[in-house]
Amino acid sequence: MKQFTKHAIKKSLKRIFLYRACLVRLKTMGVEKVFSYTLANESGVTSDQVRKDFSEFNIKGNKRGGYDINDLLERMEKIFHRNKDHNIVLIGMGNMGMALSKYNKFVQRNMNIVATFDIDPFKHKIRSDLPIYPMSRLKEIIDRFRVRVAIIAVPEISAQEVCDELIRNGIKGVVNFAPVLLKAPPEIVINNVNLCDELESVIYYVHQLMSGDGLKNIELLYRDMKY
Amino acid sequence: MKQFTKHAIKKSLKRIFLYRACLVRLKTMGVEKVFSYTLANESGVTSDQVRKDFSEFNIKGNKRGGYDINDLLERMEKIFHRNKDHNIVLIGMGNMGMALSKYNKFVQRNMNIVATFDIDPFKHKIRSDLPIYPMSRLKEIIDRFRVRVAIIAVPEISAQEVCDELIRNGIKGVVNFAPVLLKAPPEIVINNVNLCDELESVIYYVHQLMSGDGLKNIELLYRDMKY
DNA sequence: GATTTGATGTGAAACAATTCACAAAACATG
DNA sequence: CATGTTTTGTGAATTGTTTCACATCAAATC
Repeated sequence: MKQFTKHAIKKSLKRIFLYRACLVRLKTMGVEKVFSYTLANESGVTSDQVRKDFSEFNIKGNKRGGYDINDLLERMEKIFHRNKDHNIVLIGMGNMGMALSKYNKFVQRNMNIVATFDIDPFKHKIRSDLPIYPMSRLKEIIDRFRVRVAIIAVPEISAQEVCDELIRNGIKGVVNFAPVLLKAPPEIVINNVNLCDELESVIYYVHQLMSGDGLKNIELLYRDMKY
Repeated sequence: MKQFTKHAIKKSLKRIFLYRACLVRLKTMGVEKVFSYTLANESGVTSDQVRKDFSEFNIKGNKRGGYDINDLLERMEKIFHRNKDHNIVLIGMGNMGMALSKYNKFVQRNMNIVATFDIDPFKHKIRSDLPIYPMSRLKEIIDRFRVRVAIIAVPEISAQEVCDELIRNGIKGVVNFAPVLLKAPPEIVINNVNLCDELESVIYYVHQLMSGDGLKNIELLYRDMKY
């Protein structure tokens, strides 16, 4: 059987996120330039890898002089389209939705949750700083704020239904915190974040390491098992 | 420079999570057996891939008969050590920590948050169903409940410090929700979940798809960009 | 300004993951 | 019970990713 899709998220792109996180930290520490091996050390990859990744995204440094952190960050802003503001809607104001609506790092990175939605918009109104709308006003808000990306934090039973509704109203990308795999047309970007799986995979590797018999599979782990 | 580590989380293992999610759903729909291509269709990979993955984990089916869903799920339980109970501690009872402490899916998968910790254990006591302890009682609780895995949901400024403290007290695996890359010895399993990155990567791909110029990199996306 | 040094950038080589292709097994059918 | 059909399981081929190795350049030093 022929696979429907090509190319999931590229590993090199995931590492660009990693590099940026390190660069931001180095910058706050007053560092102004890095060498490929500095960044490599910080992020737990090889210096070759850093240079290859940069080369893929056409990021150039100075021979012998390394890379200027401000240049790098600016370049990465462009890669991630962070020069613009991004309006986001959040569906589901249960425990997780409420926590996400108060997560101030989104704003710091130009991602603004402009509105939240819930089937029962009055339930938590007091505890929320953001407006909570009923689902019936979805289209209106999405159009007004030109929203293209949504966060789903509803119970698993209604996640697919909500997702379909979002797509009908023009949403192109979804981060889904409900523990179900969403189905959507291929032109829609879906990122399922499954908290149980994240925890379970840690338990899996801890067992492997402690029992020792699985070492053929892992040998050594870095500070983030995803890289 | 030689890289410090070999082998991050295996892609095949990540797909096993995916298969299980699909199998659970199929089971609730009354399905009892699957063929490699059934499961492939459900999970958006190829049937070859499914069989290769099963082969890697020594999962056998019946020639012509496909796979029995109950068998498969049982086999996967063993892979993930889900036959046993796992005691977890949660550090940080801010918005995110509070939401995680109320997330009932963990319990359904035999992962029990036995205690939570906060520098200010009285702050939210009323709203929490779980005991909130001061950090000074970390060792006592970890030892009593034989905890090996922790969830970090503290502000980024204290995340590394908390992580070090956890490792000193016997924790072997960490899921970290603070937006920093944690450093830890190689024998410790760390899974950094960065909410901003999850959202940003969706924005990135939505832009790629809409502008069309990046299609050389992605072509088509499935329902989850991670696979 | 010639020479040494230390870094980048990138083809080539090695390694890993995926897809292909088909033998082997199990069931159905006549 | 022989034959045809369907599906698994897995080596072989292909494709993708990482590592190696070194030419190239820019600065530092003599």
